[in-house]
Amino acid sequence: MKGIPPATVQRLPIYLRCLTEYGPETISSETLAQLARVNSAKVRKDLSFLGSYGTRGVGYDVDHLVYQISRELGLTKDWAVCIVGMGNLGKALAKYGGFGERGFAVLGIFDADPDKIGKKTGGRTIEPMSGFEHAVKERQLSIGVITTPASSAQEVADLMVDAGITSILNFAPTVLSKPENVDVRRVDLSTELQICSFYLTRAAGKQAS
Amino acid sequence: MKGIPPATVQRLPIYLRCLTEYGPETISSETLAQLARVNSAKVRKDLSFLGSYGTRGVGYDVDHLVYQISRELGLTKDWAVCIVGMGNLGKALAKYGGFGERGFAVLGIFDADPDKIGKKTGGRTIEPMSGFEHAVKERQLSIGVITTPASSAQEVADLMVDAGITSILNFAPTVLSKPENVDVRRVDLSTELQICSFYLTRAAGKQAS
DNA sequence: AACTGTGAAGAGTTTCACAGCG
DNA sequence: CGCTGTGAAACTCTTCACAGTT
Repeated sequence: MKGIPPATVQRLPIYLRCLTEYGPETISSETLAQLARVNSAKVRKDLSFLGSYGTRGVGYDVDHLVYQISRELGLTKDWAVCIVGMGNLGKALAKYGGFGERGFAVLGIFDADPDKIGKKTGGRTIEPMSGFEHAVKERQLSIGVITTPASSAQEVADLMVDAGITSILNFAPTVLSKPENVDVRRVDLSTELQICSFYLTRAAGKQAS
Repeated sequence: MKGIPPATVQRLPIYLRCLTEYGPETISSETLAQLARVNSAKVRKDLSFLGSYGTRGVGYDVDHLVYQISRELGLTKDWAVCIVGMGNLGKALAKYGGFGERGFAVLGIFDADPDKIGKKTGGRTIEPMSGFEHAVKERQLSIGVITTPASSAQEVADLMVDAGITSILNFAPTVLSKPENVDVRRVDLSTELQICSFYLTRAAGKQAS
């Protein structure tokens, strides 16, 4: 219908965070740009995809903008999240109480290891994968977080897709196969470190030139 | 000197991973593309930035390509990493033994909380921030990982920059100010979840149309 | 006067399509 | 023949610059 560019979607959560931390009632694109560390034309163009919510000569009404961005991001409703893989990272995420900036509730934590099942983490009990599909349907889990080792990530992703989950956050260091209609976001520590390494090496080279 | 485009740098770690998991001695751009789930022309163009390491009619020698990509990413040397902020996530990362695909060693874990100092996590002792700058210099820590709450992330980033760190991985949900020459990579769970929410909402809308 | 909203230019990225090499 | 390497086209994203509104 509308079609907000992906690059803009990536920035909306940042604007939202800056706005909620900002005191005054109105804000100019220039000020918001400084908070988000981007160019002010970018802010104006990004916001223009949501509609014309600014006032020329004044700026944007902060509350109204917060509402519009939240609405566009689908944050007016709560989302149920499940986490599969209760290793160090999975447990850390499960305990990470205020899951991001609210609106997301962890309503299921799973692991394949029988030794872990029944143990508690972050106030929830670790469940076996056998009950996964049923839990997804019953609790309307819509976002799946994968924190398993790479070797089981694809298998878990397939289970998630079969259970009807269409949005996956993958922390396992592997590229997942998935149907067209499923959105997989990759959060990959080792990739990021390697990129750091690249730019470090590059920077070291610069000194010499 | 050369100038590999950022978009290509982002993909090199993925190619590297696919290649190290691949059996045969040579690989075609088409096969690598399938493993990395990208277009084969993209693979060829990406690899061409490293030099002409393919053989027409045959493909790329896997070992040679692994070496060339590793070299380009600066993975032929080891990097010392420090982690600041020993909350759930920081501890999880500290314990996460095989830090990514080797080449990275956690040689310092820090926290500002006196109660945490001296405790052990993942085989290392949590150190106070007072010794941070000295540790960075002595142990040549070159990559800083921030896993503090958002409220102290900027302060920690400033300390890192002052200590001479030029590469930062920021897990705190905030945008950091930094000098030109410092590379900050953001890994932001709440942002990713909000993007999931956006595409979930969008997908729900599609059913109706 | 101050600021938004946006056409248009510019930069970067992806993809196509094919010449050229092994 | 099969596959790489790459110009060129197509697309996306960023930035500029300014007309238009309050």
